Amino acid sequence: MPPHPPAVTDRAADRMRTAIMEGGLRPGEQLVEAEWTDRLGVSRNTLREAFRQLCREGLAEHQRHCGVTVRNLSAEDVREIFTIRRALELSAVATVTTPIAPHRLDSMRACVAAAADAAKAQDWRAVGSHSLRLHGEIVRLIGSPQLDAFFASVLAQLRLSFAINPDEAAFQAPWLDRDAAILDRLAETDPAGAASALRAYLDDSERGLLARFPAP
Amino acid sequence: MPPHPPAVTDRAADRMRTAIMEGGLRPGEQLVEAEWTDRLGVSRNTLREAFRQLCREGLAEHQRHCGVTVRNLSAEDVREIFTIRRALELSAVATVTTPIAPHRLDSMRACVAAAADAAKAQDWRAVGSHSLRLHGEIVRLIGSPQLDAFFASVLAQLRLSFAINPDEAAFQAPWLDRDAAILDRLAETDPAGAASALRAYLDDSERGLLARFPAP
DNA sequence: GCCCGGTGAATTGTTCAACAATAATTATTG
DNA sequence: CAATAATTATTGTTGAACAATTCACCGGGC
Repeated sequence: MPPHPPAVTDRAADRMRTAIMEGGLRPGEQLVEAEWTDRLGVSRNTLREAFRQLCREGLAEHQRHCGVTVRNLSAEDVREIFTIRRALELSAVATVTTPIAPHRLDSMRACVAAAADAAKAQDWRAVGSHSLRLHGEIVRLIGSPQLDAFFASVLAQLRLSFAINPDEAAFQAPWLDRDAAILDRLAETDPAGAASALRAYLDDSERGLLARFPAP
Repeated sequence: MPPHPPAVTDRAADRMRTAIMEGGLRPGEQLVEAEWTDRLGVSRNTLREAFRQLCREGLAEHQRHCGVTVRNLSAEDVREIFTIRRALELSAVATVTTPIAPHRLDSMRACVAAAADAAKAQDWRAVGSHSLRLHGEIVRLIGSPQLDAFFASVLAQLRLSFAINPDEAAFQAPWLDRDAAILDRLAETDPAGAASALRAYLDDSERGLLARFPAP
């Protein structure tokens, strides 16, 4: 039997999280307590705890007496996300001095394959998600669950910034091949090659995302 | 005027955090809600939120229907902490390609000086805290507040493991000089030298901490 | 017309009390 | 003594209440 039925507060947080990710909520939009207690059918205390979870994950922001709003990333925030990505993903790649465990490679290849399928189906949102999942797998090479959890929340924030722009198609397509290339280098136990490909990838990706913000 | 009086829940979390850190609570000890609502004079809801904060920081653990306990680190946990330290601190050191900003250097030197003072005063707990503060400053070189917050919680977990052993004197003393040496290399903008010194430092420190656990 | 302060509604912060669900403990039975 | 049933303690969740704060609205003075 399952260890425990999932907690009510977790289910509430899940539903709000997907609501944010699916784009039903705009960045900066306020999350009013009364509204969501009705919609989710949970008590205010439980809901507030769910809010706190979202804030902890960087998907929402809280200001005392002013409530919770969907996080609205600034250019500075995007830069920080990529600073973190560079630090962690490059660290991870550097640890690949011996061949990667087969099951790890399989997980990574599955991400790329899923992204390719989604691209064929023109589901660009899914493409982005699967690509980010691959990069989560890369960080897993470091071998720390705590780091994985932290990085997952960082990637979730990045996905949030995807939601801003409408033309995801043009944005997502070119990156697929580069993901695959990085993975190939990793499979060949070529950390230096993977690192340089990854660094270029991150630089370009950051540039592309920052271009959408009004010039400073 | 100050932006806001601090939230009740934060003050409660603070008091419990120091209680844990000062060693008043042993690892594995259970934190009963009723007991702490009395001691802190806050409501159960507020207290539960404070509990969750501690869990998020890795200072406590939560199991559904079984309450919250003070985190009890295993050898595996210590290994993970050092895995994270290696990834982040070495990443940080690698970013030092241009001279470090003077105020940053000042903060770091202040940590070493404070640790030295504490050593003179035989306050070994303080020595450990200041040394860890230095390593927190190192990670700040990366330039990400989110990463800083995450790393701070990792260091707090490590401090928790210090609380286990009684003879902190023998443990803390030798590391002071090595901290200073690493800082010198950083001040000279010598990332490679700092990296190798830091790597050796972390390896030795991890070994020393793991030695206290029963052999596998 | 526009700035200014005050009034009141709406929202959030915190507490309290109750009940349900689960785990731990004790009592009971064979 | 072992296994099981009943009891108790603790946590999970809810609902309502009240305080504190923000915000929008409104009227008066310049």
